[in-house]
Amino acid sequence: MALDHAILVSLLERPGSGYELARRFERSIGYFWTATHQQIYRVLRRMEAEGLLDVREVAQRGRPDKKEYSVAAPGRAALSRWLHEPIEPESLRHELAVKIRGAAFDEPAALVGEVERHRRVHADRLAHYLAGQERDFTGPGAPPTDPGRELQHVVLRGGIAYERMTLDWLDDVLATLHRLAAGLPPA
Amino acid sequence: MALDHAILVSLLERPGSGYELARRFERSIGYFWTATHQQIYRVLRRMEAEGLLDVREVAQRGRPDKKEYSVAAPGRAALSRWLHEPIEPESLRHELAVKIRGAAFDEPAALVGEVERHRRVHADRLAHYLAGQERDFTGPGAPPTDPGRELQHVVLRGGIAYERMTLDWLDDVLATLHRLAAGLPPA
DNA sequence: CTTGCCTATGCAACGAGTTGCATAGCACCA
DNA sequence: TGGTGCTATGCAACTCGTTGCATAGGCAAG
Repeated sequence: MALDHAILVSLLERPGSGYELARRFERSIGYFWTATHQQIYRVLRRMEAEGLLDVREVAQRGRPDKKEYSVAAPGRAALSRWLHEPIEPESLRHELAVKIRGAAFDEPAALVGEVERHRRVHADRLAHYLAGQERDFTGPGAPPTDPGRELQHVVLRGGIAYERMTLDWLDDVLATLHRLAAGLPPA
Repeated sequence: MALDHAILVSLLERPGSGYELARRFERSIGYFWTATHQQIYRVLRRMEAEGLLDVREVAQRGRPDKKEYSVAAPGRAALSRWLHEPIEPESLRHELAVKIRGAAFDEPAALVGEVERHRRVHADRLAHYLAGQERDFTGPGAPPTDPGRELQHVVLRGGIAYERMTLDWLDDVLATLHRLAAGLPPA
């Protein structure tokens, strides 16, 4: 049910439509929680039926009308309750790691291109996060801090640390693959 | 379908029963891919029906019989095919990060205990990984390396790097929460 | 002027993953 | 001898998440 709570947090930070939420899940929130628009629309309707959200039809010029959702009092209470419950420490789902172990039963060198591709994606994400940090937190035009923004920033710092760690690890993986291809002993 | 491939890799590394696989998914393989015994049994039956796996009934003394699965030729071919296909770079599902951003709408200090609990879990995982590394790879009793073990080791190094990064980040989170509780300005 | 893209929402079907429960023999401890 | 726990497998029901498709108006480029 964590999608419910991610939506509550996002709507508390700023009310919006399903479509807008879907785009947020491709950026900021999506850095640590993903969802497709299908899931979002379905959950929004359910949460509205449960009284956790309010809806407001908003007519727009030049584009289709939208339904703007915001958090109702029971939704805020539900979030608060969840914040006081313990959650399971996350477990990874790292498909590339499965591939790397699987490469032992195939040609390890064939993975080099794939690992390099992943490395580029992570380098892009890191650049994107760093730009966001500069824009929203550390740059000259950034607004003054408040508790909410402090917490957003520490989460972003986590994303940055994750991407840096991943880049270092992928370099380690590439070095290992090249060593194996050359038939050399471990470093 | 990544569970299929994780199972193929694990069974190639060593044949075993559903029960044994379930325990591996609580340790080594489970460091980067999780699965419950339910899922494993179901997938094993399906893969056997598809001809990807062979089964052998093994009678045991003092314990129930088991079905030992091993990878059949078509299974190996399927793994090889998958290794040559690109996969999506992973996206995170980090519930704790949702909580941290949500704390802005509640009492941030109330999260301290939860974050400390997660920190302990990650410290335990790191100690566990380091012990495994010492036992299987870097210690005096470790067997000589071969390509398969080299690849297992680089994946384990990734797990170690992940846990270290996470510990550092959780320290950052705790410092941030304490700063907010004290009403102090950002560092 | 038409092809393609963006905003905006939704249905239907499927596949992946979780939770609760059930069974059953053996071992170990009090 | 009775409770607890481990090995070993499985069913049923459910929720979560993905994929493919559909609609519909407006906008911009060619």
